[in-house]
Amino acid sequence: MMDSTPTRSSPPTTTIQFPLNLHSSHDHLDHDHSPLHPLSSDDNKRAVIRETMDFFADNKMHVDVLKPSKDQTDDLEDDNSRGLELIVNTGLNLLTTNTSTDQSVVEDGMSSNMEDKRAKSELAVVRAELERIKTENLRLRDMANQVTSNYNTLQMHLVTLMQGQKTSETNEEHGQEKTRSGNGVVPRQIVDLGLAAAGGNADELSLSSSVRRRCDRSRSPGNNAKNGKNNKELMVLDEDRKGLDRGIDQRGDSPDQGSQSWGPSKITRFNSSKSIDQTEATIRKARVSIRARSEAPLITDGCQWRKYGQKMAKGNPCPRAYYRCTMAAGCPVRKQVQRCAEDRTILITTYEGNHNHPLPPAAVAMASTTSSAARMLLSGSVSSADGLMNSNFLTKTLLPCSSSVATISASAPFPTVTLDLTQNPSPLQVPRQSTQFQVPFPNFADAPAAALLPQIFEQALYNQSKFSGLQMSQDMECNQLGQPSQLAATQPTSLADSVSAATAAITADPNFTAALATAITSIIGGSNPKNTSGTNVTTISNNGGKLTSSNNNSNGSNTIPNSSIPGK
DNA sequence: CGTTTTTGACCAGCGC
DNA sequence: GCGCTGGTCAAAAACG
Repeated sequence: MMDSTPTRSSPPTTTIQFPLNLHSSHDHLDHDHSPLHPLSSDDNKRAVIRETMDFFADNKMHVDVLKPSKDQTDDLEDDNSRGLELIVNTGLNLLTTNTSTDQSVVEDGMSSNMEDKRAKSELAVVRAELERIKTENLRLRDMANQVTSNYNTLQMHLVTLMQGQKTSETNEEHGQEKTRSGNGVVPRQIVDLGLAAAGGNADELSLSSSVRRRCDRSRSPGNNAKNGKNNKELMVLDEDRKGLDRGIDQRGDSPDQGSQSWGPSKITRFNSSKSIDQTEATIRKARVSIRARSEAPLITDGCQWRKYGQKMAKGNPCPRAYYRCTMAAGCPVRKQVQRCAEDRTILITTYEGNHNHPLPPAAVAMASTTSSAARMLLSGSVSSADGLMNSNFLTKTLLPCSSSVATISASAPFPTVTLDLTQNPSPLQVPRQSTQFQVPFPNFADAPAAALLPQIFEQALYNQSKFSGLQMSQDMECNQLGQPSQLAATQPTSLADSVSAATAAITADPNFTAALATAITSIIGGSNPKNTSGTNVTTISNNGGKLTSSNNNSNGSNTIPNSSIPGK
């Protein structure tokens, strides 16, 4: 637990990239006294307090040092800044004053009393003023937060737009999931936009989940016969969702494909608008699994989560906890948290769905990561027969430089990207993969996940673009953006820069998704005849990486009492 | 007192 | 059809 405290050797990039969202990124920790945590809840609390204290310290630095210099236009503020100095030195000054006057007390107690009272009242005034400044500072911070959030959202939208556009074009080329911008057929990027962050379908999702659940339950069982599970997912309009999930099956080129992975294969009767939701549902169903070495009960992703269930999963003595996002009513995002059976210091967090509400920067980062990962994964699966994705190829394409890190599973029931962040890159790894990036993965507990993942994944995205043959020479690019471990180790801002550069590269290169999709399609079309079995987790580790399937558990399904949860 | 967590029960999908 | 499993619900308990 101590690992999660920022006081330890957290990567400098954390602070640099997300300087404003630290509060929000830790808010939820207060609720995270999960039994999954290998340590006691007391330990959790202690650590939480420690983190908070650190942030307060940070705040103080801003308030006491920065603020006065910012508000020099106001005379009052100037007084305040002096007052701040007074505050800082108050103890000493008063002591000094008192000490000096203490000598006079002997001579005249009354006058020193008056002086003391005057000083105290002055102090009170200064303190009040300081409070006011702090409040104002907080307000300004919130504003800055908001601006940053909006910026990130827009950036995401831009990237998403580029990807979605090109993916749509590619899909048209291959005659699959044709989308037209006219005719009421909305291009996929629009769907993606809605998914990305800003709540494009927020109105649909504004229903509280409980209300929706009641609706689901009140529906006749017959209607739910094949879709009950999907109805439970509380995504969008339930009727559309039924179509979605069935429609997904239609897209498969071969009828037998996906019948197990995605549910029963039936003839679709859905119009084009439903095919939009279909894509949306596919993206929502896609999962991004993150393996992180952390003793914290949850990785810090900037969102607030509410635990709604816990179960024992087969093959793992550690329980699996189910969380849903509580930052907005009806937010469909869920996550599962489970410790690795083999190594209980490894926390496996699986995200599913996209937020339907604005997010704080840290959460935007995570959401961006997961949704990008999901979209990337699905850009392959959607444009191909379901479950027919050549995982190995895609993985190498997607994350060529993090071969010990990434796993892509097109397995049933949900396609899953697994990012393995548990293996610290040893310096030896870099030369061994001279033409690849080695994404730096410091101990995950050392930094908020939200600060790391976007870097990881965006870098992976950049790799993808690079390896799609759409960028410059690999080696040249690697030299430009690569050496991340070095960057992370020695240059706090360089990694952030590289991330920005990666983002810029993606943004600037609208062709990479198309090329990727084309490549995937060609690969898929040419080989890999069957891949519909339950699990198809492709491990591409070249250093004995341990990789996971998102659905590898089957054990007693009973929930277990808190006390029986094995610790670390 | 409102919110969150716990936990037994329930449901659906799937394999046999 | 039955049992297993994953996922979710919701009442009760715990928490702040």
